[in-house]
Amino acid sequence: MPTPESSKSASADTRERILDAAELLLIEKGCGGTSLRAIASNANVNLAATNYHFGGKEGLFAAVIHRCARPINEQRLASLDMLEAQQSHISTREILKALLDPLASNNLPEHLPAVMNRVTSEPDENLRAIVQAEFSEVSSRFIAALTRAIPQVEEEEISLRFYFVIGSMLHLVGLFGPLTTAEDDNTRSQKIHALVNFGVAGLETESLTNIHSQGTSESSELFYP
Amino acid sequence: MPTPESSKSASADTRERILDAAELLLIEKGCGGTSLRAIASNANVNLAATNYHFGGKEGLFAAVIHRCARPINEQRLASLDMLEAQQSHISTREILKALLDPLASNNLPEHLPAVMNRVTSEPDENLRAIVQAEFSEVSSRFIAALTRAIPQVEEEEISLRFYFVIGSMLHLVGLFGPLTTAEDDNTRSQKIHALVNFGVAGLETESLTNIHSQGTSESSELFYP
DNA sequence: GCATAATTCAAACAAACGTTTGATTGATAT
DNA sequence: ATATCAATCAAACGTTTGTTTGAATTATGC
Repeated sequence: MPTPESSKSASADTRERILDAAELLLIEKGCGGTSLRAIASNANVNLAATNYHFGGKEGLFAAVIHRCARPINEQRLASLDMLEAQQSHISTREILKALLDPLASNNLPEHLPAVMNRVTSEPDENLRAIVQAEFSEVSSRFIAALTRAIPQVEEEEISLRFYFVIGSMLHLVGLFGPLTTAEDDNTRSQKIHALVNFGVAGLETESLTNIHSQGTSESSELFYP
Repeated sequence: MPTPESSKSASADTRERILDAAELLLIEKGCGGTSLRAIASNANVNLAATNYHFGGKEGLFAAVIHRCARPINEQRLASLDMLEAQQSHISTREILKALLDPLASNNLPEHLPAVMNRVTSEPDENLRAIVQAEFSEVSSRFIAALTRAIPQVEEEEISLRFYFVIGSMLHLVGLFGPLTTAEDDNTRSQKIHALVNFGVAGLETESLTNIHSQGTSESSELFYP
């Protein structure tokens, strides 16, 4: 019985070819609409290789999600770490830029926005859990930072508004194309900038009503992306 | 060859039973994850009835979308009509309430928010086209109204921000449960209210940069909620 | 160079899928 | 009552699905 999780050197790029093909097909066809046969065919790989290297369809898509989400979330957390280390008070705008600007960066996995958009709206329970785990640290860290930055709004309302920003972000990246030209890159940056402005205003507005959801803390399901 | 589109009286409820079952399964499992066999089984209907009444899987889901989206969109447009007939200037808040308050109403198709959330993120091209057609009038009418209400922001930026509001809305209704108790209904209303506040602030904030997307009007793909 | 493990391969598996068929039942109108 | 059309039914169609198998191939360690 081999240990498929550790690949040394030679044909470890089989794994990456599979991941690349699965990523593209996931974007176009969705999770349930993509067959292992189509993935293997596009990757010039035998069908059984997908099960050999990833244990099954679910493990394969989990690997795709992980490969896509980790670098951008590390960048987000690193930016937030730097802000919190350098200044005592951080503005809402600085926090949102740390959260959203990585989406406009071009040294990231290229299809990251599209993958996020697909995968955050998957009906499959297991995949949803994977996505939630991948983004939970970012959610809690940024909500905490926003709560400190906007003390006049109570934390539960901040959580909800953060959720609105995430929804806007996901809907925005849903229309990002394959990003071929540099002009596309400019357009992306402008739209991300517009989203930052929109989110700053929405987050900082005074709360007209208390949420005050009768003590039952259901905030645990507010997160993920 | 019969005319399945018009059902008289007796077993026309077969159509509705199929639609009800398809609606519930669409919410839980998604479009591709739901089989006609599961729908027919849950509806206590013969498998062939799904094809007989709706012509195929795609026609069935199109009917589900249509049945869900039409009443809420009619209510939205009626509210906007009333506002525009009664007052010369309409506030951003009034427009957003006309758009979002119907989501908290309880005399609507119960599973409408969940269906919208599922169906707006479907990979299938044909279904996306159906959704887009179902919501295009609402999008254009409300963007036009918002452009009049917020003259200090140019229309292209208003379109983008409207898109952000729609994204927040879809992400919010994604965590709406089956709505069993009246307390749930209160929570929904509060969250919709919070979204209105958030959206008003975001929409009315001054635009710090011009979008100015080099003349190529790609605003046609900005719509469909 | 040889043994050993890791990887690829063609082939097959049962299960589930959307759709179609042709007979059968139900209702309707003349 | 009888002819006609609408609706339901059981059964089967051919594909496609994810996964497994066992042999063949390649790389690795000594």
